[in-house]
Amino acid sequence: MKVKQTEKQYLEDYSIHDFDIPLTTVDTVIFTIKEEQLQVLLVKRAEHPFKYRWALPGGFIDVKKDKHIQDSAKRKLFEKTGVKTPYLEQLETFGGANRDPRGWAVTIVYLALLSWENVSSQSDTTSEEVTWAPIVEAIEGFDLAFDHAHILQVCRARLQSKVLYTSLPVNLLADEFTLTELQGTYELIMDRPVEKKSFRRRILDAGILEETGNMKGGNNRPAKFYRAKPEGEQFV
Amino acid sequence: MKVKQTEKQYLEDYSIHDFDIPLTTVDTVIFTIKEEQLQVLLVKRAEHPFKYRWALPGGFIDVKKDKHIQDSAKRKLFEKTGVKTPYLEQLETFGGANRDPRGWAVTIVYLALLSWENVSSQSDTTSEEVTWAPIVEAIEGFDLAFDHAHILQVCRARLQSKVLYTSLPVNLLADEFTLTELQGTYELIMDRPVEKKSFRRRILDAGILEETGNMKGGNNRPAKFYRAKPEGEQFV
DNA sequence: TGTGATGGTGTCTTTACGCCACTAAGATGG
DNA sequence: CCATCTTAGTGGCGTAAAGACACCATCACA
Repeated sequence: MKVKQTEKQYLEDYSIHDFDIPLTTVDTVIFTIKEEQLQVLLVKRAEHPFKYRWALPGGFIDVKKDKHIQDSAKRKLFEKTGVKTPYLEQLETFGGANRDPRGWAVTIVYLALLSWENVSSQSDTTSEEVTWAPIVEAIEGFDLAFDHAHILQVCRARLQSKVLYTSLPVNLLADEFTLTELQGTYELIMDRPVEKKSFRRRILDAGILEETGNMKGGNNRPAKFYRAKPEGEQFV
Repeated sequence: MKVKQTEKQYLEDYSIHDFDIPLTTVDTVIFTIKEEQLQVLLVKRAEHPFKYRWALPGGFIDVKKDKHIQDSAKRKLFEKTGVKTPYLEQLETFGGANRDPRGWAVTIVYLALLSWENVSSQSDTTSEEVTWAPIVEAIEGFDLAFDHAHILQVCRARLQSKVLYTSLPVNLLADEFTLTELQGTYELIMDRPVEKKSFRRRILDAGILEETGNMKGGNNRPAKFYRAKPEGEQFV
């Protein structure tokens, strides 16, 4: 499999492994906020099919190493970003006869949110094979492999529908953040402005944040730093 | 595989087919309203593993017949209920090393809602192998195969969290229904009373229903019949 | 000390929903 | 013909949450 071959040759060889059961893989959509944009991690495929095309990071389930599906997602995510404990939820499972030239394929897609601080410290992004791309650009401008552009669209819609009723975006920020910064991430996800007063009321009344006691300095009025309350204290 | 064998023998034979890739199946949670209860369809397993135990209807993806994952769910559903066009949405995918004695197994679970009228006409429920059970009973009293009791719990929670903001329960009723009947299905799903006026305001303001012009007769004041507006007209 | 910029609040309006009493329309039985 | 029972459906008030938007607070810096 490592020898140089054309895509045609590759697919012919592959049929040897066709046991009339679907290929099952796990892909992960990894979001972060970088340069004030909502960005998603893409990897350049080294092998057929879709060789040299950009795609979501993912791979086969390792039945030896992985105890649960999530472990497969976490494994890939750690390889690419160095992050061990991201926010991770299952998005949806896509499958069909025509989404992979190798044959009937299923992919279980996870959605991860992590802060750029955690990534940049030990990441792999210097490699040629990995890049971050703003979500819209990834969908429209990268001609992604498989049905990954479609998956990103579904993922974006899911984020937008969930975000207003949860504290989910705190996972995109550093441990300490100001309310203005948090509002900014909501606006990046929703792709529209959010009313300041309503936002602050809702977030603070929800009791999911606590003040750290620190202030963010700058060239104008300092802002309070907040952090997410630990699970379990959120209803105190 | 059809010869009589113990579970131990069966599992030993099965390892022949172990190619270090997960087993991938599709299961479907099929709900209907029967005898004024929210009930779910169960089938008695004819083969190992979990022979003779009740389980969710499901099976392997047929890479010849099925073009998309949903087709597998629809196929099983048609076999068991005779219904061809149910409300069908993906619930979640469960997978891990320990949920199936045959080895690493993944199941993509779908959630279907259908009206008892459509089922009873051409169903298979006379067979010994199929039964309907009230949701709570199915979870607590049937000692279901695999992790199916857990799946049902997740399914129930999903229904309850989605139901208030959607017109989803109309799929459990006949084509024509009264607001009181619809309120009843909400109450069955939520397992608590729903306030009449608020309910009617919310449903009617949402613009998802239209009057059929017919009335339901009886021994007291007749009630207007409604039906779900066709998709696309819902925002007119 | 004033100005620009950002953080943060006061308060009025709008909207949605819980609540609960009320009216409406049929059958039934004297 | 009328009282009564039962279910369908409405009126209207109080409250909670969210939008709108003007306003105040606090910093650096000139």
